[in-house]
Amino acid sequence: MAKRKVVERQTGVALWRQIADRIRLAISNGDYDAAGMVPPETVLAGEFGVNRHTVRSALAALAEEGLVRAVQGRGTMIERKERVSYPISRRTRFSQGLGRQVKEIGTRLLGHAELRAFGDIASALGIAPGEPVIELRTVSSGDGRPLSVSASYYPAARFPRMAEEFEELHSVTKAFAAHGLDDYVRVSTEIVARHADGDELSMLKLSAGAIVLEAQSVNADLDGRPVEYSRSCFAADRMKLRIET
Amino acid sequence: MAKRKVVERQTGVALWRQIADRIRLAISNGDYDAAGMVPPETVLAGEFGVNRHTVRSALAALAEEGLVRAVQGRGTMIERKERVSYPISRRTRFSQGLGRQVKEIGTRLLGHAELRAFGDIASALGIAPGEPVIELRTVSSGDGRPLSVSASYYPAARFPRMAEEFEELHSVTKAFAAHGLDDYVRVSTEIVARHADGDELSMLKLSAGAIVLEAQSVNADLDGRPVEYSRSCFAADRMKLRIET
DNA sequence: TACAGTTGTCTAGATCAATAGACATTTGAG
DNA sequence: CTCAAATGTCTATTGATCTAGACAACTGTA
Repeated sequence: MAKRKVVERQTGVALWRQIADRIRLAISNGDYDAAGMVPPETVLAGEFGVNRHTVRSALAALAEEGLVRAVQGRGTMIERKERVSYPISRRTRFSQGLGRQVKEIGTRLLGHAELRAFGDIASALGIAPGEPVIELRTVSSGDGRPLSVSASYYPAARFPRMAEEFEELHSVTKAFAAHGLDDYVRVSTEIVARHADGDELSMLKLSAGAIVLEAQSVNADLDGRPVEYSRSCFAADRMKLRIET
Repeated sequence: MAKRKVVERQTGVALWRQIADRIRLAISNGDYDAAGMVPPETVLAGEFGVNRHTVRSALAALAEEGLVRAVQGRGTMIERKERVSYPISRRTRFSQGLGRQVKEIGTRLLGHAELRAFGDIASALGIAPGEPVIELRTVSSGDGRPLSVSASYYPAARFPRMAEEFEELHSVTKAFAAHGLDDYVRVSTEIVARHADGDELSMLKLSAGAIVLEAQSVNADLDGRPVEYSRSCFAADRMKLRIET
């Protein structure tokens, strides 16, 4: 393993943060599974070509995230390594897909509003600009860790009670059913990756420089009429997306 | 627009880099389309609550990327804003999908090797650990800008001349055809986002702290036997992935 | 031409990030 | 118990980042 791992200087990203990101990745790749612990600080410092204190800053950040735990005299143990896999298919349903990967799933409604659709929202839902839509803002978590924040939009003409039904039923699928829509399918998904903004950092409990996977998706009824447009931001270091075709 | 935009201090990511990322995102969202230019430095400094010099560092980084160009006396103009959209469907073919979005597509073979499959590679291809596979390493670019780097694996027993055929034909689809395989479909794709490592930074010509979208995919013949396993890393600030179901 | 608005440059000081070295403390193995 | 190996803590120094202020240079408009 004596291979020299590259970190770059004077790029606006502190060395300790670059190293923390690399170690986090190595953990989730299973590179350290044999021992169940991270290599000693002096070894890591040698591999990355930095001072031991710099490695310590990186490990302190990972300990803060709850990913590792350092024990004096023994070493730094890995506490948690998995990424939750989120499936995307024609029949994507949030809670079903996570299934056995997390014991307890929570979706919390942050707020809702009725507003007029323009731009992206109107064109994705196939309605005229200015038509009313219902907006739901939610945050979802698995076993207590926040996984995603979403903003979803529904044509108000067809689903007038979306916010109230969701608040009561805690499920988009059931809220649709309450409006007489029994089935729907996903017609498109666009995925980008970017740095999290301030709101996302705090809602997903991320540290600055963290990455989100943003999925913009459209669901439609079986006649092809769009019923939902949503933008979901997943904490990239906790999730992967699985495309099923 | 007087809204205060949050940047966080003491997180290991320099303020100028956080601000550069936010401005890049705003440009690609079209927030500044009306004027075709970025707001004045003093305005940005006010919005982000930092010194004007800090904003200047951010703009200098974006100018380095070729995204903006500052003109003394006038302002800072936007030079480029689009993200290339890469479609993922059952029939994903690299060059077809990019189609009209880029004028000129180049795929360059970085190298090839024959090695024994273990772990991910063996299980994805459904072959016994230790069986030989052909590895192709490629970098693809659109209109001169690198878009992705890939490592692809093919069972050597079935596709022994993969490297040579690809080198000659410059196309995976044609190289398959040369082995008697006329059609194949994508059976699964997994997507993660993470910070680029040193090799990716240099091959994709990114600046440190940049993000890659990594797609791990399996293609199979029409009988369902896997024929290709590949890991592609896309420069996240130049690409989005479009899932078609 | 005059002027407001913008980017470019310079200096100085404060704070953060990284290096270097020394030594303490804890753990597990022999 | 003894020792090697690991993490924890402290001090000091250097370079990068950020702030602050002042002023120069350029552009488009009145």
